Amino acid sequence: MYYAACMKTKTTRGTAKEKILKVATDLFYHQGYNATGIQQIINEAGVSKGSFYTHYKTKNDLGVAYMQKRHNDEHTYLKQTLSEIKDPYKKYIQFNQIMKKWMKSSAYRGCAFTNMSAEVVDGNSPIRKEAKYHYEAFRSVIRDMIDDLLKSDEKYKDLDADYVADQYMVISIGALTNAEIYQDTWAYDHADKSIRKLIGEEK
Amino acid sequence: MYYAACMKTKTTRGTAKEKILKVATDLFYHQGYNATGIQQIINEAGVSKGSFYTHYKTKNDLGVAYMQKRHNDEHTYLKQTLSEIKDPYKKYIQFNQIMKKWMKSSAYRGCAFTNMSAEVVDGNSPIRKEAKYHYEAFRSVIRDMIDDLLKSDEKYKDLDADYVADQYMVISIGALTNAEIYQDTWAYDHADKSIRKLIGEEK
DNA sequence: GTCTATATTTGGATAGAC
DNA sequence: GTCTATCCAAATATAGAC
Repeated sequence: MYYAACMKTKTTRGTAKEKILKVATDLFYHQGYNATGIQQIINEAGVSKGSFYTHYKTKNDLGVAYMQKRHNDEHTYLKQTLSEIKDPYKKYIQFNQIMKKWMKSSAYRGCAFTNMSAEVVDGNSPIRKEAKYHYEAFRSVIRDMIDDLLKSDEKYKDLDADYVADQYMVISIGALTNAEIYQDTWAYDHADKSIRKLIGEEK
Repeated sequence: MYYAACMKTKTTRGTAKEKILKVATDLFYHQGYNATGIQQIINEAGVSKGSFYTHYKTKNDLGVAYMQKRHNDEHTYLKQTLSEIKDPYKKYIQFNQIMKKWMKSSAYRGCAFTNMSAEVVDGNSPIRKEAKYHYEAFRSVIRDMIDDLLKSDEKYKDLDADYVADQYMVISIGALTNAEIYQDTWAYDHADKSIRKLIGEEK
């Protein structure tokens, strides 16, 4: 059993289906998908095996639901947090710091969708399609943020929003992956310098 | 069974231990660590279970050996390929293209060490330590390459080799991770622009 | 919908003959 | 060192009572 620290509290509120998904989301992320069995999920959710299979036809179905829940939770959190920063330039710089904080608070377990993709090799499977969908949404959040920045000042007129956005995304994912490997945030601090270079600063 | 396409040829040469490691290296990478059982490994290697456990005390030991073999193979390939490019600037630009080609030829399965880290959550485990070791070696290859570049021309005199190297690494890992998710190389093409910005080009 | 009990396969690992 | 046979726990999933 890998995941001792978070086993203390069994979920008690919500319907059986909700409890299962909540527990599974936690376990799949922190312990891995293949390393987490149905037995452990129902134990911690406090439901029976029969009840589990009433709500989820297969473990794979639960895996898809997990991806969707992670996407909704992360996307909502990110949009909400960003919306609190009004100044486009501040937002551009702060985005990387938000990701850094979030990674730290997630115990450096990295990206749920990348981790899942490492375990589910079929790129056309429903799970992998959810992962791609999440990445597209993430990309879109960055793109919107950069659109606002480039419109905010004449000095950015020669920059291409699509290019800058995709480069920002590559850097952000790179920092995230490095953080998971090193269990450290140094990559985010280097990313700070890189994203400034993207818009012509720190030559 | 996820991995039908590569099951055609059973390994026949080498000692039992070598055959096991060769097959396992292939399966762990393309199919995943937890998704690959001992049974499949010994079937494809053409050895018995008893023989397997003579050479590897546990599956985890084989996982560590897998990490070490992947590291040696990748490191050797990268050093060799880079050594064929004499001009420091060409090398700096080509490095990213080498990674792109390699990722394409690996069917976009991404980084063996990141994938493994997604499955083995204990950051202090022997497997994770091998992953970190590999990343440090990769970082060092990039650092050497950039050292040569910065020494090659006066115009780079204001750049800090460590900073540029780490930023290059973040971008390279980011492109790799994106390639795995998207099963596509677009991120490498955007990385090309970013790494030029790191050394003051493409302002 | 939820439960207990069970089916079935596969997992990693060992014992002992040759 | 290599093999066959076996052990035991855990995996996913189902049947049927309440």
